[in-house]
Amino acid sequence: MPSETSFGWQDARDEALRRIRARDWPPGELIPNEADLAAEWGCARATVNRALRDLAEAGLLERRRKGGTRVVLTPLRKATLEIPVIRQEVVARGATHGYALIDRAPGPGPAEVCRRMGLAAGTGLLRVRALHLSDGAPHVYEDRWLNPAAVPAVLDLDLARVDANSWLVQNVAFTRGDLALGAVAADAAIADALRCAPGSAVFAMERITWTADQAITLVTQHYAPGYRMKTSF
Amino acid sequence: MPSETSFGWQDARDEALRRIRARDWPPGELIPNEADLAAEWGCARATVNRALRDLAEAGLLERRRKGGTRVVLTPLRKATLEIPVIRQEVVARGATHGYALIDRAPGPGPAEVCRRMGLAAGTGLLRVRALHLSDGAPHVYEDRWLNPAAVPAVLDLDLARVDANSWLVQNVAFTRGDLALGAVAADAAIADALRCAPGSAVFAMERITWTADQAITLVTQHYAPGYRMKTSF
DNA sequence: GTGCTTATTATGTATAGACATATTATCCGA
DNA sequence: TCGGATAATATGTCTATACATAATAAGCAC
Repeated sequence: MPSETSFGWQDARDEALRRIRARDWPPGELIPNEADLAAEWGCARATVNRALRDLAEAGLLERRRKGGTRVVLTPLRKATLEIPVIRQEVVARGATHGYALIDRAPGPGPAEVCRRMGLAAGTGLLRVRALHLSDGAPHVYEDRWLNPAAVPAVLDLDLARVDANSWLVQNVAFTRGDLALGAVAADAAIADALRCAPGSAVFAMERITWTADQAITLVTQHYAPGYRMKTSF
Repeated sequence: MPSETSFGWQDARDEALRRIRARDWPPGELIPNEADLAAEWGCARATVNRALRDLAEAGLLERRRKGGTRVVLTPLRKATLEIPVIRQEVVARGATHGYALIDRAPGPGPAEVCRRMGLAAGTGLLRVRALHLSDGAPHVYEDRWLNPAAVPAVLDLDLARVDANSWLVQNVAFTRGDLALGAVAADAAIADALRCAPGSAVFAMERITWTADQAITLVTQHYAPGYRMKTSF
């Protein structure tokens, strides 16, 4: 990027950011339009556009055609958290990843599970419970429901050798997902798998992934007590 | 956007996405360069550039100057979660927000807290414990350390009337923050505030916010049992 | 071959100009 | 005054062109 030569879009973004922070452009107020800013900063309107678009994506500005651009009243910050593929996450930490299948059971899904997956009650699903280890210690216990109608191949998968998590990521293209985070008290199954006391506070991440309105899988991953998911914003 | 008339950047993105999903462009492989795609799709290179840049930001493509663009091996999905301002979050749900200050205590911060905030051990901080209510029921218990050196005004704030969360968002421009999510067992203070049994599994969000290398606040928010933080990706 | 310099190449960015589109403001008639 | 048509306007996007930059490949001296 021409840093010395010209006023680039990052310079424009930084300057706009500075004005927002300095209350030079107060919260809730309109800021000058792109053409004026471009003239003031000596750059093209497209440059200003990109800068302001970037700040709008970050949640600091609100832009409307004809309405102009205004500073958002209460900047709702957004953090992006990477949805971990357990194996990768463990290996990336320099630890060794272990995996053990606990249970694999085809059969009709419970009403609640089918409902959440947008399926008729009693649809045939594949339930898989498994444990991920990090350096030999229990790390994540996952309880998963797979939809064979969406991914027939899972029925032939050797889930004792490959974990569903890794396999799905590499073999199924999903379009979107819903995610819920929370804390649960470890029940017997969880406590047993993670080798912690029943009732322990466990961090849980539930996901449903979809490919064009068809649910692929619903999974709840329970992390060993003490785990913290970190990110920045 | 000219939807019928010309091939816009969203069209380009969708087509690229289709090819990725269809394994038309297999994982790990190079894709044609921007100029070729522009020629193929009958649009300008800038249009292709914006489309591919968008997919790269989404984590589906990897781009390098001269190296070209390749499909990422294991698409690490990213979810963006909005960092809630409790009051807003409650009100947005249509519930009434309540707030009660539990404790306000200036004094030297514990060594661990100071260390995490990048301050010398024993620095004077302001500790604030408070409870947020949703429709009268305990919702979030927050335990906060404020750095008066960064925000002197907090010492004169009437924290019995305004909650630090809302006040900070509207009055202090921070540049970045670190965030950690986890589950903890409710200790006496938490259980008492949230009116739940001691030892209950509680969802906890810890944040440190910074403004140019100076820590503003370190806060841990404990959500009432059963709370789930939701988002999509 | 090793290490250096020099091309080559794909992406990154800036620009002016043009048109599209959403929204607001204005005007006018009933 | 109300409602609807119309003008005005700020952002959204596309284009063609140009140059910058990073990273690789090629060439070359030793």
